[in-house]
This record gives sequence, structure tokens and C-alpha cells, in this order.
Amino acid sequence: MIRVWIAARIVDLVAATYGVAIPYPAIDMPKNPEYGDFATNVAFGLAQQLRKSPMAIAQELCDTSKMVAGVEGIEFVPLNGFVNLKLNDALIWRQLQSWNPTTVLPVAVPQRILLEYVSANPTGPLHIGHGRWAVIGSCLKDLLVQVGHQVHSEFYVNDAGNQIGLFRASVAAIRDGEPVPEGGYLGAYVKDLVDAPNPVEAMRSAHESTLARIGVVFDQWFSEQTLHDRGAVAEAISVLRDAETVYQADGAEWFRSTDFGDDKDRVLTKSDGAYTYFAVDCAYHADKMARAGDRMINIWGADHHGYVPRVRAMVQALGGSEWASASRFNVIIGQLVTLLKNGEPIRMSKRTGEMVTLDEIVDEIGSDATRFFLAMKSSDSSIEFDLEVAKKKSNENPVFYVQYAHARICAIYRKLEILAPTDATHEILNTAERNLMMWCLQFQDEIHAAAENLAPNRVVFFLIELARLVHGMYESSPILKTEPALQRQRLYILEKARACIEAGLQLLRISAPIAM
RNA sequence: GCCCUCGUAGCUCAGUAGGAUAGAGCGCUGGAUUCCUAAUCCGGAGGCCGUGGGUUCGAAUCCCGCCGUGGGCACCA
Repeated sequence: MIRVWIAARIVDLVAATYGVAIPYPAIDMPKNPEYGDFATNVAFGLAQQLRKSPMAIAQELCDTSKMVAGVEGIEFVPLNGFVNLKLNDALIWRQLQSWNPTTVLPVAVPQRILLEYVSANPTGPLHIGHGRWAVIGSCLKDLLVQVGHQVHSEFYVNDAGNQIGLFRASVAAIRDGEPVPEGGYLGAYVKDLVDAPNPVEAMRSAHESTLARIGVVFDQWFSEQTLHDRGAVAEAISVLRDAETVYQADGAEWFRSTDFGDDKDRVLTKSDGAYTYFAVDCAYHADKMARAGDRMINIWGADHHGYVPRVRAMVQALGGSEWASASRFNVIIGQLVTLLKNGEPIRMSKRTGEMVTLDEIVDEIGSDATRFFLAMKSSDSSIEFDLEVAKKKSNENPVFYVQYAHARICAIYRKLEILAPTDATHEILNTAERNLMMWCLQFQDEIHAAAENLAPNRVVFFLIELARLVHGMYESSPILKTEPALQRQRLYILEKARACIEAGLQLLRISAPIAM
């Protein structure tokens, strides 16, 4: 949390200089290394309030810094209104000595969070798209837990309704040698289910096994059927009715979701008396809000994004307006994945069974590469997943780049036949050593940013950059043929970096091999 | 038609609580191996950040229009 630490020093400095209290300012890493290690733009924000130019304020802050306690080892340099900060080697070294990548300060307000993801229908095997939500969801869970939240992860099993009836009928038809019903399921996997006592449960169980192969395990598999069984749907509708958000029209019962920003009202009970999928979802979300406590996060595919406004409406009607806030309810809409083979997109259809399953992909390229590729892209852009690239063991495939950095460090210990040093003193630090240390120290800041923005891909990019710095130091700063004190210094830095890579990969549930 | 998403190097993508000269990998190109795994490193070329306005001391980032991509617009699930 070095950036938080720096920000706190700046807050103190501003208070000491002008007697004003400010919130934690942004701490940037300047692109130009001549500007120092960190920079802050507080002077711009204070300019209006203090009726002074940013340049003058930056200058004054830097002047005052010499008289303030707690900033020893930091050189303050004003430039163009920015305050640039340069940390001396001793300070960085002290920071590193007390730094441990697995220790992360908890957030100020920990939440109880219910995270729902994947929730694929149990009518066919999982594909790469489900894999993407599975990976992002599982990374998100670990991230949120890492910063102090309590997270319950859940897979919603749509084991009731028309599609399930059609699916069961399709399996039965194939078993009995009869034609599959109109709009039914024809895929090869359907044949494999004819002997299953319960094809739906067999399919769900297959999902569980597939997900376990890529390290995705749910705290709960929530059955839609149980909502029907205990009358939860009728209960949810009556809550909406009591809130006077329900009316009758055309023989059906409607939820006035337009009162909550949706663009049209939605049917709850059809004119034939059956509940809609949406009505069942009302029951599910009511149940989730009761269990979640503080916050709900749903991860859905792009084909559901039109569904979001009505769910937001329903959540507010059932749970109260506080559930409209982004700190209580998030829907992450993940864009689609196009699978490429030899540069050509593969078309998929679940109904006819023309598809490459997630299992087949994991068979081919393994869990580590699958997870890394799916985690590295931000969830709101559609991506291409190239099977050939994912199989390559080169720089084109960044998972090996990161793992190799870890393995290389381990190889040095083997060569020297020693264990990693637990402490060391330092002499002068070269640029490669210094940059690597500075990057490691920001690991926790990055974890917090990734958790806050629900963006696990930030961790992946942090690790790629970390690996780059390790490889850079490896090339420029020899160890075996170096005098003992410097050797120990370098080993100490590399061990911190190794632990950081290990911690980062663990967060992504990717292995950190000691040899490759 | 309406709503949502995205548009950054030739390709695949980072970077968006506004910051100082916009980044990486691949591809192209020039180098590095008496030395810890070359699965690596160092250098070069390559950009009006879709487009036109606006807000601001400052915009890839925020707001509006337009163009383009993908998705959604059921008493389906």
C-alpha cells in the first residue's frame, strides 16, 4: 500500500502547510522517470480554494516538506504545478523489508457480498463463453476476499421451466428412437444422457466437474426448482403487490417496472396462469438480497444486457431504493468470446450441438493458459480466443512469460544450493533493482484498485509488467559471479519479486512453477 | 426504429475517480549467448486515441451529436 502511505503523507503536508484537510489525493507514477517515483496534482485542486497558482502552491509544499515529520527519505520537487516525489534508496529498502505480498490491508467498510456467475442452463455442455465468466467470477471472488469482504459464490441452476421440459423430452425421444420434438436438443451429448436417471442433474454435475478442472468451485448451487417448491414466487409477487407495483391487464398480471426506469412493464403471471421466467427471477433476487446482506454482484453474458433494467427495477421494488446504488448491486455484462482456430472463427450452436466445449479447450491447452487468457481481457470488450496462440510457448503467450520469471528465480536457488535470504542489507541500487522493488511495493494498491473496479484483468497486467522487470534485472544484474554482499542484496530483491508473482498467480488460481 | 456495449499502432489488447512526451505483445527491422534456462534481453520504424462540437488551466478518459461494430427490444428461458 505504498501509494496509500504516500497519499497520507501528502494529506499531512497540506494540513501542516495550509491548515486545510483534504481527501486522499491521487498518486501517479509519472511516465517520465526524470520526474521521480511518484507525483501528485494536489496543487491544482487547491489553487481555487487558496487563490494561488498551482505553481506557487507546489513550491510552498515542497519548501514546507523539509520541516514536516514523517517524510524523511522523500525528496519533493515542484514542476509545472505538480509535486514530484523521489524516494531515496534507504526508504525503499525499509519499505521492502516490512513488505509481504500476501498481507493486504482490509477496506474501510467490509461487505457481505453474494456473487452469482456462470449460471448456465443445464441443457448442454459449457463453452468458452461460460469459461470466461467462470474465470472472471472466481478471480473476482478471491480479489474481494483478499481486501476483506465476505463473499458467497453461487451458480443459479435453471432446472425448471419450458426449456428443461423440452430437454427432458429430447433425451427421452432419442432413447426411445423417436423424432426429437420441434425446437428440441439434437447435440451428440444428448445421446450420452439417455441412460442417466436424471439428465438435468447429470448435466449440472458435468458443469461442476468441468468448472473444477479450471479451479472454479462454488459455495452453492442454487436450484430454481426449490423456489417453486416452497412457494417463493407467489411470495415475491405478493411483496410487489403490497408495494402497489402490480396491476392486471389483458388477462395477465404485470409489474410496473416503468416506475423504476425500465422502458416497459413486465408480465409476472401469464394469462394461462403460469409464472414468467422474470417472476421466478423476482423470487430468486428477493432470496439473494435476504442472504447477501450488503451487496449483490451478477455476472451475465452480453445476450442478457437488455434484461438488466427490469432486474434493477425489481430489486428496488423488492429490496428498497438503496439497492439502486452501485455499492449495493452490480451487474457485470461480459461481452462475447469468438473462438479462433487457425485464424478462422468457429461457429457454435448449442441446440444442434455444433460446438467446441470448454472441456475440449482445457484438454488442449490446460487450465493455466485458459485462465490467464480469459482473465487478462477486461470483461466489457468482446474478445478473440485463439487456440493456436494459447498453445504456444513463447512471448506471444504471456502466461509462460510470467511463469518463466518465477521459475528462473527458483533456478538460481537450485544452482547456488541455498534457500532464499530472509533479510539483507543494501548498497547502491541499480535502475533494474530499484524499478523492480518499486513495482512490487505497489502490488497491494493494485489489488485494491482491481477489487474496487471489479476488474481482475488489472492483476494480470500487473504481473506481466512484474515479469518484465524480473527478466530485465535477470539480464542486467548477474548473481552467481557477484561478490557475496551484492549477491545477497539481489537475491533478497528477487525473492520478494518471486513471492509477489506467486501471490498474484495464486489470486488468479494459476500455478507458479519452480522449474519449466 | 428504440435501448445498451464497444471503436486506441498492420494485428490482439492495456491505459478512463481528467494530468506533464499515449503503452505492451505479435508482426516488420537491427543487435546481445566465454555469464544464473535465449521460453530471455536491448534498440528502431509504426498513432489527428472513429468523427464533429462542448466543459476544463489540462480530455484517449467527462457531456452532446454523427458514423461504424456487436448485442437486446416476448404473456421465451
